[in-house]
Amino acid sequence: MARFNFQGEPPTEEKEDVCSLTLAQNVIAGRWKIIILWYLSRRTRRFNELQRLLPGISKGILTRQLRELEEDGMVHREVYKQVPPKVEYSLTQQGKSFIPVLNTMGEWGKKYMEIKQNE
Amino acid sequence: MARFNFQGEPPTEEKEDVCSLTLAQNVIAGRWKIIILWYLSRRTRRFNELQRLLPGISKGILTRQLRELEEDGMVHREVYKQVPPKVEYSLTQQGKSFIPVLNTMGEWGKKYMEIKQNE
DNA sequence: CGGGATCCCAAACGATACTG
DNA sequence: CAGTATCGTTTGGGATCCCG
Repeated sequence: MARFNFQGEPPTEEKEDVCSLTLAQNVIAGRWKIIILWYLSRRTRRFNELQRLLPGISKGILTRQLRELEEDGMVHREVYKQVPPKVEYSLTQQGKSFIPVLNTMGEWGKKYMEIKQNE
Repeated sequence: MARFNFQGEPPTEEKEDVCSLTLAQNVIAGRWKIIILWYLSRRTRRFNELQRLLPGISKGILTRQLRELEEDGMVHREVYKQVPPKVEYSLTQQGKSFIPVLNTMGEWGKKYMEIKQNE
């Protein structure tokens, strides 16, 4: 059954899509977040490990991106009370549910790279 | 056959993933780009139409985001030489190949929204 | 109608020094 | 080791005005 929209008013379904995409956009906004999520999708990582994996990132900004991902419920932070300190970062259930997005995005990126190289 | 990596050196495969994800990150970086791509995925849109769909965006910034998407080969800009001017934006083939990412991201966002509401 | 040009501001990023 | 605190810089977004 066709759906009519007077004056091009957007249907509710579209609004929902826009809303959820905006939400996703907010969560992954940040220069390093997608890559951080991807590294954590492979295994748990320590702070220093992440810093080594992310070339050129400073401790301050890495801390902030991780804190924001934590606030958004994507990342779990496990502190081991010992000296020297040890902190491990991993994906929460919600963070893990984001992995399909990373995969789709990665596949797209690969094709995109090939095309760019053949230009 | 197992793969050995001395001192945790990342395998080539991982580097490729990181590289392609970084590429994707660069393309979608920008507050409105994901939403713009999504609106264009549904149909061709005129400039003013996009501005109405994106609440609060100014002409200047909308122009810039569209130009960047154009430079990245995601969006096609069709100018009709007439008065008053008419410009239509649509997805290129490469832009269309990004739709699966938008879909996956949208699905994730919907689940994420439900969870947040039940908290 | 679809911009371009300019200015301004806030946020994001980054470098450095210090700390338990 | 894993931060915090501070500061400086850069980038991006937004507002405004002008134009063909």
